Amino acid sequence: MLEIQRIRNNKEEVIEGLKKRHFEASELIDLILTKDQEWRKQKGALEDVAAEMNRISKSIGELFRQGKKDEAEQAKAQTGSLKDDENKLKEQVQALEQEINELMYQLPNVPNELVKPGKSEVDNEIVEEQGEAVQFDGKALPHWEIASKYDLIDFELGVKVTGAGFPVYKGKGARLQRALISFFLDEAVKAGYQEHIPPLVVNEASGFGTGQLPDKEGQMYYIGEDDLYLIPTAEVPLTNLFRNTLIPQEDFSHKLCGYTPCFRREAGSYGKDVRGLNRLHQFDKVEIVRIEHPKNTARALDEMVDHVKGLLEKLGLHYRILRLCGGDTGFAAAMTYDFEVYSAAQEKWLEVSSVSRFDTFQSTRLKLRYKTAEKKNELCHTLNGSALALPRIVAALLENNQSEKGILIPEALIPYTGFEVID
RNA sequence: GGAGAAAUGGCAGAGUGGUCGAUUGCACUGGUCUUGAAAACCAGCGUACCGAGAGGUACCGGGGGUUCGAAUCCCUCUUUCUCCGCCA
Repeated sequence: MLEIQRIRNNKEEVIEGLKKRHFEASELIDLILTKDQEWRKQKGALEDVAAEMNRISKSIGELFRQGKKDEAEQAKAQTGSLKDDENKLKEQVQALEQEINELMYQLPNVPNELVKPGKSEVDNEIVEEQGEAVQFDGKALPHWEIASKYDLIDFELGVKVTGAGFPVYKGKGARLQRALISFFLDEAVKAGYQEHIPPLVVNEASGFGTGQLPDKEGQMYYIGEDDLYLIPTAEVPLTNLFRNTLIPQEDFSHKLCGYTPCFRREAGSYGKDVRGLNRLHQFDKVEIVRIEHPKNTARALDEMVDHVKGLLEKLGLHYRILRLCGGDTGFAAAMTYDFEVYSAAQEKWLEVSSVSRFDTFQSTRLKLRYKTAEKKNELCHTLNGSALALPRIVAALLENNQSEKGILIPEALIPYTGFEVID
């Protein structure tokens, strides 16, 4: 959520910034500011009445103490209409607050100055490309055929047990998953991120804190009986560890990581894109999260990008980095870098990581602040990124590393898999 | 799942209808004293919103109610603790 203060003071900057998303905000913002002005007026009136009520109440107490019962009763009588006014104003103020909030929720984050305008993924900038496409003599098999050939992943069994999008990993396929998780976690810990095992189910307040609610309600699995949500990413529980937190000093940097399964309903997806591991309802991911002083955010984002690059290079994957254009940048993010690996058999790029800075968009909702040297409370910045999401990494590894001898495991992963080849 | 107890400021812990936004202790910050430190003493020390400011309003686990007035009474939810049951 944007800060109302920012909209009051820098209305034009917000409107201009949101244009990069092709989001026309001026009408919405004018409406918000009108309601805000009305709110301030009513709120002031309400507080005046409340102050008057408080004053009378105190005097009644004083009169009773002095034994002046009659005068006290008289004073009581005059509060009646004041109380009506108070209740009426309170209703109006609350209604306005709700209206303003609902309007505020519709405003996405303002893109960073580096973000280029654009409508969709076709406008994303490729900022870097490393490695080159693997060449095959014959035809390369897609990963779902490899998975079945070596009995690594069983999609049909998953359908039987649960439904489409819930694969069952078996044998070396399961071991490869576990190896990747351990590898990613070890690398994150080496880079200074503290490992966490968070809950996989969160409450409504947490979903709201990181911005999944109310914007993307339909994306999450909802457990109605207990009013809880299955996490779509570890970002939600990890960032919410810091909900309602005041960090007592100005000099801080919290770096955390965690492996979790992620659950996404992916309502409306179908077709070729969902084949095999390309899009799942349940998948594994190691996430890195940072809570930073605003002055360190740019550097933190660069460090996270470098970390993900390091992982992909150790796995020997051909990858590229995109800076998303305004229109493709997620609702809550100010800037996002996507990482894509090249899938040799499918002959397309697969997104395997998304690294974003949110600035104060999440911390406003989270009430996550730090204390400045001048004893002021200021909002922290939050960032997060996948490091990495497993399924498409597995897809790329299987497809790119296929050979006559079988699937060759990258050097860096062998200590974790315990085998060098899948055959 | 059943029975009981509890939830107050960074922590501890008072407060059971009327100057209580909240006694006190510890911690913390500044000052005096000291060669320095400790001790002692003095002062300060929650958050949010509105306001140019003076100041005002709200907040004693969350929500609702009673009352002129609620930390205090009532309802409800949540969490924690103790006992019983069940269980990886």
